[in-house]
Amino acid sequence: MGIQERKERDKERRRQRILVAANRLFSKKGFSKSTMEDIASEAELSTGTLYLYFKNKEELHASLSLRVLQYLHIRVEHVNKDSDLTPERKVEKLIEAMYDVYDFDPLNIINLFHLQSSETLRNLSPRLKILIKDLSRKSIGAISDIFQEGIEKGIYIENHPVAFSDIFWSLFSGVVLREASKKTINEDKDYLKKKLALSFEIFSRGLKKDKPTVQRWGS
Amino acid sequence: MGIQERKERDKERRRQRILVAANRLFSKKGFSKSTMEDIASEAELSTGTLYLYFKNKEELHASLSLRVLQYLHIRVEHVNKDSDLTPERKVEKLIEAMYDVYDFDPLNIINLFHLQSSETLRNLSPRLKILIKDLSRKSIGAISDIFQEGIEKGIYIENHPVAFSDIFWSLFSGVVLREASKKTINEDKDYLKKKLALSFEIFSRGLKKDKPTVQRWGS
Amino acid sequence: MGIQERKERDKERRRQRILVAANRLFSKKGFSKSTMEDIASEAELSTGTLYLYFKNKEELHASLSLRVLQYLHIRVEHVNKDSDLTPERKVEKLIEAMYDVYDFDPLNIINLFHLQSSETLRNLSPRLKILIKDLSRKSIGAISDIFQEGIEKGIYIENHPVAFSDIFWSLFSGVVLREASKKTINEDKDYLKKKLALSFEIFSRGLKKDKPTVQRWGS
Amino acid sequence: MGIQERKERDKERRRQRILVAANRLFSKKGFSKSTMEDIASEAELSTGTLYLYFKNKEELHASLSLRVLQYLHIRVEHVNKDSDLTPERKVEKLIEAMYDVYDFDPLNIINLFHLQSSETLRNLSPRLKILIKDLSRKSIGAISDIFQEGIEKGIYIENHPVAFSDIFWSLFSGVVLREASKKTINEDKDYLKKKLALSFEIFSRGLKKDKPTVQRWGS
DNA sequence: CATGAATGAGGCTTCATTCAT
DNA sequence: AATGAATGAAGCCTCATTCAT
Repeated sequence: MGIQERKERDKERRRQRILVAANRLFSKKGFSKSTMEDIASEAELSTGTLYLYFKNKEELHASLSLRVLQYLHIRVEHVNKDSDLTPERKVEKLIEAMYDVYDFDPLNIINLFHLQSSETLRNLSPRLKILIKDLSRKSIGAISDIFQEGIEKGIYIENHPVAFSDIFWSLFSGVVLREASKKTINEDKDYLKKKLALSFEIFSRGLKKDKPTVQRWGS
Repeated sequence: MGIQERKERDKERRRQRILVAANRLFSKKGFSKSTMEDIASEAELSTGTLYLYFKNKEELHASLSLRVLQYLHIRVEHVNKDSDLTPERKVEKLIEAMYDVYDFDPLNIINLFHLQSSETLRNLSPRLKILIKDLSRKSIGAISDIFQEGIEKGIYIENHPVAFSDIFWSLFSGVVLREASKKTINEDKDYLKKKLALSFEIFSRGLKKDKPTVQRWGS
Repeated sequence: MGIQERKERDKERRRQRILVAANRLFSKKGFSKSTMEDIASEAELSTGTLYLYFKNKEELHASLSLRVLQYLHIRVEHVNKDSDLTPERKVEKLIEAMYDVYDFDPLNIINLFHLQSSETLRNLSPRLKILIKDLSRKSIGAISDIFQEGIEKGIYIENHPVAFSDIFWSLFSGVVLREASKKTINEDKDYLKKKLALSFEIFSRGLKKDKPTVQRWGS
Repeated sequence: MGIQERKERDKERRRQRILVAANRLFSKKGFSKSTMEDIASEAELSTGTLYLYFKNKEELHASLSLRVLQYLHIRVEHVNKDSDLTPERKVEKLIEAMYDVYDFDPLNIINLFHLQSSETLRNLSPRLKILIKDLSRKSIGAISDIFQEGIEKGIYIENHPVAFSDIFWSLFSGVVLREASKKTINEDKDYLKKKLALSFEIFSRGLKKDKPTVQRWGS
């Protein structure tokens, strides 16, 4: 039993090593400036080996984002499925989940975006393409459900819940991207966390119906 | 006199033709998949000519964003300098300005991110680098001023105004990016506008203090 | 063991094939008119492969001269170290060495000039730069030693020995260059040899003191 | 009369300005690294103008050497034709002439060599090609005549006089090239002069029959 | 399975030359 | 005659991918 299993585990470990290496490089130098040789040497493997685990550079790239997406999906679904929570509590949990998503792979949020451009998706293998689209859709769906519930319960202003989840995600990624491009990420992780915290606070406040009721009249 | 002027104008027109062509291609195929030959042929010029107007591909790329930055700066300063307006009205104007920035060059907002990364700035000519850094700083500064005023007048929650402007910009670009990556850009321009409108509404609501009844009546 | 060694040998053989091809082309068409593709096809390799062995075209060029320099150095040191010989005999041996240097790589003596120009050295890798400077210095030093000895023993006219070695080398390369530029190289190798012989004879005679009768008897 | 003449003179002056500029650049950066634009700007003219005076870059290059060759030829013929002088005195005058040739265009001796390679000559206009070959042949012929006379009068060792003139020229150019590539030229002109002086002294001594008679026996 | 040398297509860039003004 | 912007051919070099060991 042991031998077979160990082989499997070794293989998976290698795959992970490649992903981690690629992640580090893509985030540091960008996708096109990172060469397969760079990645191989960062992973302490040979270039040829990379092709045993990933069809080509594009798929390696996509697989990276897939990892984050999978984690995101799990967390978001978990919050959504927890029927004991009030909508407001769920959003709080959702925000916590986003922090964790960021911590899970701080360097890779950027890549997630380039990927979603359909131009980049075109060349992926059908399997991967489907996986990615599916996960994206499901995650956004779960987030939407949460907001939907809040709207229905009269807590949140009335609007299309998918729009809320889109904006929620855009805000998250926008802030992460901006801080990343200011290169503050490595030096000052907490700075980003504070920015995220404030962003989410503003967003949550803005979403709620009760507080600035009067404003509606003026609009 | 006429001859000199016409030459100047022709030259500027060519420069613009190149920028437009590059913009179209970068937006369609991404920076690294657009070749200089592509761009030249899109602009109906020869490759060599591109290099008469731009030092290299990177600089052409950066110049594109510079255009947007310049427009952004002008608009934002204009709002900021208008001392007749209340802070809230200024934010409304600011939001209008953002719509116009988007309309000014819908395809190129994405590029603005890469610009601030020092990795990308490294290869630019000092002149361009300074221009970009300067405009970025000034624009963010002007937006911050607007929020600062609102904070001082007790309209907005208390926090660092630069953080507000950062988040404001992140939200804007995050939404634009997300919609762009959904490739809905060409077909559903208004869909993006609606998203932006909702985003800004949530942001504005979130920014306001819980019971700013008094101010509200005055607006 | 065998496998490792064979790989090493194969690699070295390839390196040599490239050097030989480059040498042939540089000599025939000159450095700038020989393209990397030319060289690759002459060596029956692909362009990319050239860059596995040499950093760039300049460095390939320099490596060629390095080969000659290394050979020159070995030969010259060997003569210099042979303490059994009289200075005059050493110069004779030195002259023989120069013939062999020429035979070792007849087409490439010209390149040796460009090498010493700091303009050419600038782009080389530090390693290569040091190697070249070192070998040049050592070789000229060894030749100078030989002349120095002759001066001290009163055989040669009194002057700075480094000047003698400079002139000796200049004469050698001047003659080789001139004959090369007359394109007689391929057809009349012996013509060049005769020219060299006469050159060295004149040089040797000119070096000797007017009435060195005594030493002469001893030789 | 004046107008026509002045135009002619202006034209010639411009030609010279181009030649001087090209000379400076070719010597500093080499032929292929000097661009026509470089040359034009050094001459304070436009690139287009260069082509009004020279068919192409190669011919501009050749014209440069032609200038030196013409000067060399004049000086050498002058010495040769002066029937009042003894052969030894003629050689002294010849050496003086070489100094002047060097002074006339110190930077351009190197170019003279590249030119003589028939590969480079091939692309020149027939007119220029003939001029160059003719001048070279005539100059070498004149120098040979001088040595011939010395041989006939029993002053110089017996050998083919053309060989002597070839070696004489090779020595001169070899020394100039070597010092040039050591980059000593600009900083220390006199250093080169001293080297040349010593070279010619050795050469002259080596050429003479009378002094080291004994040596012959030993050879 | 892993390796890493070899490949070769293709990109960026330069620059001699031309030509309309 | 002078200009200098435009051209476009061609060179150097990189790098994703393959394949023999």
